[in-house]
Amino acid sequence: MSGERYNPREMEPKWQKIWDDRQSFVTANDDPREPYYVLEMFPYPSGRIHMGHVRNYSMGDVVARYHRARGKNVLHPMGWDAFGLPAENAAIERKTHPGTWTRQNIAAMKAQLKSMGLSIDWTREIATCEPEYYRHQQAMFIDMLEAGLVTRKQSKVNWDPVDMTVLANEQVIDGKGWRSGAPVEQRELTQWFFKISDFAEDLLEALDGLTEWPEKVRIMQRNWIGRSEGLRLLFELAPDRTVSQTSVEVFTTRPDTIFGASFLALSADHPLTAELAAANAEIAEFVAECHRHGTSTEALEKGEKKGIFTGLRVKHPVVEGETLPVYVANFVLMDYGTGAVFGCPAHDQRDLDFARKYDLPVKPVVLPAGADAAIFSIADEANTDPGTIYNSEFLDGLGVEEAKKIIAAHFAARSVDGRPQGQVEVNYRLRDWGVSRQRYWGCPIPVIHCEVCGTLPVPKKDLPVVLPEDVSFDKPGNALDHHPTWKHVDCPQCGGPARRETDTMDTFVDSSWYFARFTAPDADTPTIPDVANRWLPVDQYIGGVEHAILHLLYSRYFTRAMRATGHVGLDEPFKGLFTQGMVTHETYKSPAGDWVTPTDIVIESDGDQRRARHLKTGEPISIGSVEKMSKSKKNVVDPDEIVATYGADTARWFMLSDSPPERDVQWTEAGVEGASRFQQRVWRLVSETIDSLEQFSKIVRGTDDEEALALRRQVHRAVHAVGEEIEGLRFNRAVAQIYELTNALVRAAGLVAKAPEARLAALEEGVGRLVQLIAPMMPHLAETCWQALGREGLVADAPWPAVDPALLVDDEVTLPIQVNGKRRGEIAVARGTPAPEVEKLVLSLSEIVRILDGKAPRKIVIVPDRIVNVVV
RNA sequence: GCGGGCGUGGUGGAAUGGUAGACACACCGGACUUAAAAUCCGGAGGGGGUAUCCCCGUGCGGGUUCAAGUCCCGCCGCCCGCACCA
Repeated sequence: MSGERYNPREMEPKWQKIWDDRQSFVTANDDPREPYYVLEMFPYPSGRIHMGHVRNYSMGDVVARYHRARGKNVLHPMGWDAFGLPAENAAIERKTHPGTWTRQNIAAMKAQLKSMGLSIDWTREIATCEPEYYRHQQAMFIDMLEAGLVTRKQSKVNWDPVDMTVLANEQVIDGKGWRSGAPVEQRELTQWFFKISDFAEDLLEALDGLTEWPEKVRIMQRNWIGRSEGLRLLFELAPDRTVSQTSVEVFTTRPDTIFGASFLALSADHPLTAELAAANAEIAEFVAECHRHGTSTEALEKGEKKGIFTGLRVKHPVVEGETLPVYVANFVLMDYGTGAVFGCPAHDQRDLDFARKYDLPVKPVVLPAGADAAIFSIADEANTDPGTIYNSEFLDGLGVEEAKKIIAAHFAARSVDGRPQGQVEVNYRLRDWGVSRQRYWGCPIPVIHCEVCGTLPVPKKDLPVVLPEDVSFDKPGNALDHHPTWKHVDCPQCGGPARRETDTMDTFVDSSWYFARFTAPDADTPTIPDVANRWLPVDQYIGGVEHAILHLLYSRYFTRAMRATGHVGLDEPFKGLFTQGMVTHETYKSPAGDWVTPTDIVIESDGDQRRARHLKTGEPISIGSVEKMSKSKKNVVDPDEIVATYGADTARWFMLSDSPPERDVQWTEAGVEGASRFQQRVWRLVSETIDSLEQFSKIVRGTDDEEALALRRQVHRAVHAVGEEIEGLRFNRAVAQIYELTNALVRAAGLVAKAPEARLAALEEGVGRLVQLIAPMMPHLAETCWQALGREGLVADAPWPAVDPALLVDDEVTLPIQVNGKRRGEIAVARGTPAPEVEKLVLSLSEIVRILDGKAPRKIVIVPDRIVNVVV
């Protein structure tokens, strides 16, 4: 037995096959045990898994295996976020079909994931690109359309004129398409939208209930939804107006500053602007310039405020006889509020910049606390602090919040154009979710356009609307639209010639409900509500923080939409959320300045100094900063190579060690070596224990000596602590606990021979429990050890070891003794020793006697069983 | 600009207001070995002293407390998110 090294390359595939054959991780929906749903964000099938996946899935697997051991019915599925642009790009580059490329990638990545030994129920695997999945998405789209949750409207998009497609904001770089490099245009397109903004208030309020989410993510979502309370306010145009409208409506959150208003500004896209531009070449040119720079590019991030006077003036709504000039300004957004604002330069930085540039009045109306009204003035900085209103007639002396209420009531009572002049309104930054994509490789939007009957949903009996296989990507743009026949269909209502919608859905739709599909992946309906309601919400969801807003917000919305259409009975999809950090690695550069991959270098240590050399050329390599693994910096490490060299358990263990899971972890060779050594150390400990058992063959239970009892205590404490740490997702601390226990067991193993009767049982028990503690993290090693120890069945099926509470506490405690807060000694006392007795002991200690030097202490603080502080 | 986070040995990091540096990596010494690797044992925050010990020490400056890495106030630095949102 002893002397043999543990060989992961042999053992890992063996156990993977056994788990497979026994269907160890297949989960039944009708299992009566308490359900527990753990899910990691499913991957995009790019071709190969990366270390980020390894980290993500290692964490999820620990949680899954732990809760299984805790007796729960654990659902731990895996699938593929399989639609998306890269497949089309690959199709163009390699002349393959996007589906072929995607399915090959899935097969390759599935094999990689299997080699990690994850406790996944592969019978529930889904891929969003398969009609069996997206047909249900189409059905729900129709349900949502009928329920009024979906709408079709015009919207501005980034249009790449070369690739002939809509680009997401993230795909626009310096105003140019990320692939074509062509200047991006703003285009009005009719698109499908999920009306997420109808849920803005609910999505915002419900964040408070997501107590198991990182605060950071909740704040990000709160900001993204961007609720603000304000007033819609009508300004009457002065009578000499040259336009058809008689008033302009603005939105403001600061109606209290109305007496400080000095101008009105319209968006370049405001209807009134359009009317003015039609009659005025200068305004038209200004509007065109605004469009050239767009509203999404960095050109405007430099923040220069520009505008053009329209010639129009509006009546000041509260100052009789005064008028304000109306400008078109580049900083006013059409799709927030009303597309028009009033400017109060004294109390808004942007308005101040604008006013200084165009020489408009700056009249302060809010006096900061402690300022003198006679001398207070605004220079380059607007005052946005709260204070007391002044220079404002009937608002004078009020606080900002009070003034807002009074002025709102004032305007509500007056009328302009037959409407109340002012109306309190809540605005959100959250926009409706545009889901139309001019792309082939996505879920077809199940809609038919008929010249006679209009826009109609595809009848459910005709679902799925399947993507045609015979497509060509020779032409830029939407291959679905170019297909010769696919889009031509008969109208489901009148039977006449009609046209299919050729846009496909944003891939974020696919990932907005997959967690629900996993609960009944073969159902004929999108979900089986009873089943979904039993499993959902996901107890623990784990993934990257990059999805903090879009994916997680869309999923929260979609769950509400599914509830509204009867597919689930809940609002929130994810009860617990954990966002893990990235995997980083050192970067290396050759003398020529090229990035060098870690596999091409050798590191030489010289004391604390590390130097790198190129493996082949021998040239010195400079060691650069630690960065997120990326192909461009060549600092990636391939999981396959790690698994082949060290085994999956080592990779998993390393990923969980040292770094707190929410922080970035640095992948290092030395760290992996360490993890691998630990694996061998556990194996040696088990082997040695087995040798002892064979050699002495006398386990006499219940005859513990001091050593054995101390070991037992340590084992029970470790079992308890590791469980707590795993439940809190503090894997690094769980690992540290396991290291400590292992060290103790190794020491104990060396002492068994001295008193085998007393110690062997404690050792055997301790080693068995250690194996169970490492099982969620290094499952293959654990199974091997479990079997070697002659235990029944699989450790994967073994219940988490019980803890004897009596063994968690020591009878004796060590009390540190401080003098004036500095540690000067310690005493060991029986747990629960009363304070007077402790005090007596402390004062008789030689160190304390020496330090006190005959003086009486001023005070002695005794925290029972904890600490003593002598104050002199 | 707004919002959030972080700052502890050579390194990753640990520490319900209660012995700062657990655990690990790297390093040094010893044992084993013909030798190396592996393994085992030991050392180690900085400074002073033969030593018992003493002083300093968690980004910086104050404060609260018997006691502060932890709480409060004011700075500095780094990282992340949002960003003309009226």
